[in-house]
Amino acid sequence: MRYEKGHKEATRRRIVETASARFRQNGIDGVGVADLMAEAGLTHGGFYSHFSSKEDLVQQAVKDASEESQERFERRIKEGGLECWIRNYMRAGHRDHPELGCAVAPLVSEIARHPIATRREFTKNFVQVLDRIEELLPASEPAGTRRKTAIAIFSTVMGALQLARAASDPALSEEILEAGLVSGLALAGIK
Amino acid sequence: MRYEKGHKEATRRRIVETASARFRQNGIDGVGVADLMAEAGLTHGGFYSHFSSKEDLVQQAVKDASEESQERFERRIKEGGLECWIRNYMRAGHRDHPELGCAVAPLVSEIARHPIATRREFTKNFVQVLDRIEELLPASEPAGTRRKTAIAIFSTVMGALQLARAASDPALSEEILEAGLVSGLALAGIK
DNA sequence: TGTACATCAGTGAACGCGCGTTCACTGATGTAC
DNA sequence: TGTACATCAGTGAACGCGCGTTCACTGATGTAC
Repeated sequence: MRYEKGHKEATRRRIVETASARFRQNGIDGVGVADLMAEAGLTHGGFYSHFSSKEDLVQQAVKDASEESQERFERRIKEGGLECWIRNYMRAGHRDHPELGCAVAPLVSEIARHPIATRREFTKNFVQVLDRIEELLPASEPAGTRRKTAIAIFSTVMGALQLARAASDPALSEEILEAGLVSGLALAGIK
Repeated sequence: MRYEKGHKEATRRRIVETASARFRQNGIDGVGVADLMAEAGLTHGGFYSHFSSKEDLVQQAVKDASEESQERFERRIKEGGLECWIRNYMRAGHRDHPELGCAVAPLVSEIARHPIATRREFTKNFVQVLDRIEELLPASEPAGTRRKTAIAIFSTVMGALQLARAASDPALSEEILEAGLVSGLALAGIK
C-alpha cells in the first residue's frame, strides 16, 4: 500500500473533526465541502471516498461533537460537579468560541430542518446530556420532577448562551450570561 | 400613475411579511429572493426597487416580526397575564408553526453570524420582550433580581421551544414543552 | 376632446459565482512471478 | 534480484444548478398642449 495502515481512517477523522468545529462556528449551510477539505489539507474531489454525501458528514460530525461534548462534561463533573459544568457553560470564553463548545446551541434550529436521521443523531446527543444532568441533581430533588428540572437547566443555559452570542450590546451579553448562570445554579439546587 | 397611491408600499409590506414568515420557517439561508417574490405573486427582478439587498430585507423582516411579536405578546397579557403568554409559548401549536410564532427561537443562531446592523435590529426585538416580562413580574420579586429573572424566563422557554422542535421523538418533544412550561411559570412566580 | 409624451412598478433574460457531486486520472507502494 | 501489474488515497477539471444581483424593456396610466 501507498499509505500506512490506518491512514485513511485518520484522514476521515480529521475531516470529521474539522467539520464538527466549522459547523458549530459558521452553521452547516455556511460551510462548503471544498472549504472543509482544504482546511483538512486535501482537495475536494476525495470527499466522496470518505462520505456518501454532505448530509452523511453532518451526521458523523454531530456524533463526533456529541462524544467530545460528553468527555468535556465528565471532565467538568470530576473537577467540581454540576456547578462547575454550568459555570463553564456560561463563561464568556464559551460564548466567544462556539467551535470549541456545545454543539446544541449553535445547531439546534438548523438541525430541526434536516432529515430525520440527522435529527435522531442530534437528539441522542442532547438526551445524553439531559440524562447526566438528571443523575447529578441533588437527592433533595423529588423523583417526579428530576427529569423536568434537568430539561429546564439545559434549556436555560443553552438558550441564554445563544442570546448572549446574538446580543449586539456587550453589556447586555454579559448580563445574559450572568442571568443564565444564576438561574441554572438555582434550578440545580446549588447555593 | 398606473397604480393607485400606496400600491408600491403595499407590495413592499407583502414581501416583508412573506419573508418574515419564510425566514422563521426555513431559515434565512434556506429562502431565496426568487422564492419570496414568487410567493408574493411577483417576479424576482422587481426585488431591488424595494430593497437594496437581501440583507436589507432581512433587517426589515426582523423588524416586522418584532412588531408582530409585540402585538401577540400584548394580546396574551390582556387575555391572562404572563402566565397566558408562557402557556401559549410552550404550546405544541407554537412548536409546529414557527412561521406564525416567535422569531427569536428559529433565527437567533443564524442572526448571531450576520452583520452588526442586523444583530442590532434583532437585539432590539428580544430586549423589548425582556422589558415587558420584567414589568409583569409579581411585586414579590425583588428589584435587584427582576432583570435576571426576566432573562431566565425567556432563555428557558426559548431554549425549550428549540429543543422541542429538534427532538426526533414526539414523546420527548412533549416532555420538553411541559418542562419549559413548568419552569417558566415557576420562575415567573406563578402557582 | 384628442394626441404625444413622461412616469414607474413590475418583467424576464442574463451575469458571475459557489455549491454539491462525478469521474478519469496520478503516482507511490505492495505483490506475483 | 528484477520486472510487470494491481491497488487505492488523493487530484483537479468538469457537471448542472440555484443563488443574489443587474438591466434593458413593457405597458398601463397620468399629464401637457
